[in-house]
Amino acid sequence: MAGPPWLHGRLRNAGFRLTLPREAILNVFAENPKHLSAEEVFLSVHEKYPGVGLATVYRTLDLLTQVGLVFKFDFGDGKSRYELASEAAKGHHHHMVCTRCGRIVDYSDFMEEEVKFIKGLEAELSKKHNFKIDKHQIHFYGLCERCQ
Amino acid sequence: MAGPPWLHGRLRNAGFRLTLPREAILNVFAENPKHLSAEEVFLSVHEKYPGVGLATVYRTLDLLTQVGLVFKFDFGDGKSRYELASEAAKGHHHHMVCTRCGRIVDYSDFMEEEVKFIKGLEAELSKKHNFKIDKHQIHFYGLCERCQ
DNA sequence: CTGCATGCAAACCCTTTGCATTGGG
DNA sequence: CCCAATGCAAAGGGTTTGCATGCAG
Repeated sequence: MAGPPWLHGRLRNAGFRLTLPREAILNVFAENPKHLSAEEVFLSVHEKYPGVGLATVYRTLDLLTQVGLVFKFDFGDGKSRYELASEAAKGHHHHMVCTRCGRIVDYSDFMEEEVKFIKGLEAELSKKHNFKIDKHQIHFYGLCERCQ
Repeated sequence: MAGPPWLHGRLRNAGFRLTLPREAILNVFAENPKHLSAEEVFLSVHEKYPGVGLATVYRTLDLLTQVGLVFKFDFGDGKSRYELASEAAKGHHHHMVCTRCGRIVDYSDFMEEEVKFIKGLEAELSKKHNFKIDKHQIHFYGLCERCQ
């Protein structure tokens, strides 16, 4: 496996080893960069590397989240979702969750105004409540086109 | 138990029975109207009514959520939180979650601008993506005053 | 070589469900 | 009276952990 150099550096710098499961998991995100559940990642990795266990997937997802390579989301359906941080940063977007079928629709419209607004809010809240904010999540819930 | 009349009507109208566990659970929220976990509700109810089981608490919380008497939140720590809808409506607020100690800080500052902004965003997103939005959640994550 | 990382399975935690019993309307 | 609602315990689903083994550095 080639292994993207940015990953190489990022992990090494943080004092972690570059292993096959870790590369495999990152590659899954690179191929399908959208809010994946741990099980989806596991199944995907499993196709090429049946030897990789589910526990390792969880441990790696946690590691990658801590290192900042992926973001972790919780849409309230009982399972966590993960997404490449670089992807999220490149095409910054938020999510709308269908409360009937569970489909997650991304949107990136109005992000400029939204980010501007949220940043301002963050600054004011941080100051007023002495709370060091480092991330936010905005989710909309409702019915998607198909379920209405 | 007295039992608030508004609850009485609300449940009856929806075709549900007014039972002791249901009143007891609503009373817990009335006394402590802040994002409670199912277990916290259970323990609270248990003090006065040891006969009420955890399963009933879950079933009731689900019922109350469906009827619209309480809101359900998920802050990503693995357990759902519930809050009186009337309370939330009266003193509309959002939450900041401490990623170290799990403390949840409410804020109600800037709500007017925030709600206005979000409503506008909802309207545009609904139209553009044909997604019928009926609720949103905005959470900020970071370090609370004590944990910094 | 050294010890971090892994695989496997068991443990965990929160939540849901099956079923006999209770009690509200 | 009848059926919704309950209590209890067992099952379920996602995630974490203990421990012996394996492999990156």
